[in-house]
This record gives sequence, structure tokens and C-alpha cells, in this order.
Amino acid sequence: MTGASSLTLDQLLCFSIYSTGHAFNRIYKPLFDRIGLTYPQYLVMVVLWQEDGQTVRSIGKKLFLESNTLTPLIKRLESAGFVSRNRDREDERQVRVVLTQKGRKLQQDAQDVPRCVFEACGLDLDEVADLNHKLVKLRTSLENAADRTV
Amino acid sequence: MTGASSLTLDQLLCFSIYSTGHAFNRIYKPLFDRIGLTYPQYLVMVVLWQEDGQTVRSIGKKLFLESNTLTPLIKRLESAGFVSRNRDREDERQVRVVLTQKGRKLQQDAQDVPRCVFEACGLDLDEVADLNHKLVKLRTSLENAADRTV
DNA sequence: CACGATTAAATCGTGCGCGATTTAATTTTT
DNA sequence: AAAAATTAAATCGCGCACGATTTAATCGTG
Repeated sequence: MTGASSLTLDQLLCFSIYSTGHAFNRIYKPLFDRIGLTYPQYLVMVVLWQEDGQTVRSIGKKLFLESNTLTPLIKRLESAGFVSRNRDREDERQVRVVLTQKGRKLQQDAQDVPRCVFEACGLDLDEVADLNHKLVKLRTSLENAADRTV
Repeated sequence: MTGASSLTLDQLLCFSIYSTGHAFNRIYKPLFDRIGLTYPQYLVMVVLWQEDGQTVRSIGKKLFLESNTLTPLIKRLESAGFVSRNRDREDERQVRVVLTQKGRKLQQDAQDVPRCVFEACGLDLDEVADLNHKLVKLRTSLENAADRTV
């Protein structure tokens, strides 16, 4: 008979990532409820506040997501009145996502979300920057590895 | 008019976590496809290989999940023949999840998953341990913050 | 003992993620 | 210029997550 395993969850880096992601979720959920967004919707808005009128694909590249996820999500943002979706005149395959007045105004309401989340982290700025940098590096490695196997 | 925002995604620690989680997913997806599990199902199996016969709640505490997520997931593990679900005789409210022969055998097939994922990380053991430790610390802070607001 | 409170699972609805496929527009090749 | 290849979105199905509610068992207090 196989005895108790020696592999525990806390040895798995992927589990730390996974569970910390959920912990973040629990923090910002109430913040986003207040302004009528979900977290992935907020990310799309951040990308649009940065540069308005992007295509679905351009947004997706930044978020590492594709149209199968983004199309319905953006349609919900459209229903909520934050964006409009318009086919590109030059290339009708593409859909450009454009902020509405309401969508631009939302930026102010969402202004203090990053600070609230930062405070919940209980880390100082340097620690956050360091951790952030390491995670970006890890993500890049994982993407390269994924590309190699595919 | 509000100009371009200064807030970028790469400043957000939560986005690093979120996107790195997805990058992990892309790495282990093919590994889990091969053995007929999803990642969350694998985590449940890891917990059970560690200690068989746990209740749904006990599994949930370790994974930071609740019965609304776990019940259907474990039912799928049951359909796949990896576990059986039995009401506890002492306390009929609880359901004990017990590995089948097939579920125990799966441990061997899943044996090299952690190593494969580790290799994709492109980090050495110390770096992984360090990052892991920082993430656990962060997760703990976030949980405490969440408890305080609730 | 009884009744209200608590606890454990289960159920339901919504919104991601994502593999796979489809549709339509554009580009490349012949 | 026509056919083939490529590209961008959209669609579909499935499996999480999770808030909210329900059901059933157990516990605690009077």
C-alpha cells in the first residue's frame, strides 16, 4: 500500500500563486462591487484608460486573454454603458472598443482601488516592486516554456 | 477631458499574480489532460494522497475553497472513479472523501508533474523557495485584511 | 426534553478562462 | 483575378469560483 504522500501543497509554487490570486479576489471584490465591475472587467478598463479605442486583440495581448473570453466580457461592459464596440472601418475583421463618457468617468470612482489593495498586502513599496518583478520574470519563463512545448 | 492614465497593468501586483496563474495553467494543462484531471482536481488529490478520508470541509480549508466549489468538483472525481463519497457515520452532516484503488494508483502517474512545472519556471530551488515564502506571507496578510473588513 | 442556533453539504445563478470550431474579412500565392 | 492561407471575432461547451440560499444534522441553552 502506498503510505501518506510527502508532497504537500505548500511546496507547490503554483498553489501559492493560485491561492494568493483568490485571496486578492476576496480583497477587491467589495471594491469592484461598489463600482459595478468584476476584476477582469476592471483590467480591461485599465487598458482602455491607458489607451482608448483599442481592438479586442490588442487588449487581449496585454491581458493574456483571447476573444473567447473577451468578447462576452466586453459585451457586458457595453451593456453596463462603459464602452461601445465598433467595427474598424479600415479592417472590418477588427472590433474597436471605445470608452463612453460613463466609462471615462468611472476612472475617478476606481481611483483608489490600487491603494486599497496595496494596503491590504501589508508590504512596503520595495517589497511589492521586488515581488512584482520576480513574478513578471517567472511569467515570462513560463510563457517561453509553453511556447516551446506547443 | 481626462488624458491617458498613468496606471499601467505592470504596476499592479494583483495582475502579476493573476497573469502568472494563467501562465502556470498553460504549462500544466497538457500534463493534467494526460492523466484526466484538471488543476483544482489535482489539488484535491494531493490533499487526499497526503491524508485519505478527509471531509469536504477539511479539504476546503487547505485549498481555501468551499462546498459550493468542491461538491461538484469531487462529484466529477467520483464519476472518474478516483474517489468515493460517504457520509460520516458519527456526524451525518459531513461527507468523507475516500480514495479508490484507481485514485491511489493515479499518484504514480502524477508523480513527475511537480518537477515538470518546476523546470518550466526557469528558477533554481532557492529562488522558488524564496518566492513561495513571500507569496504565502502575502496571502496571509490578504486574508487577515479580508477578515478585518468583513 | 425542546427549540433556537450553528454547522456541513448541496444547490443555484453568474462570470470568467479556455479548447475547439465557425464566420467573415483580408492577405498571399499562383 | 481566383484560390488558398491567414487573421480577427464570435460562438459553444465545460469546469471552476463564489455569493446567496436551502436542507439536514448536531449542538447548546433554558
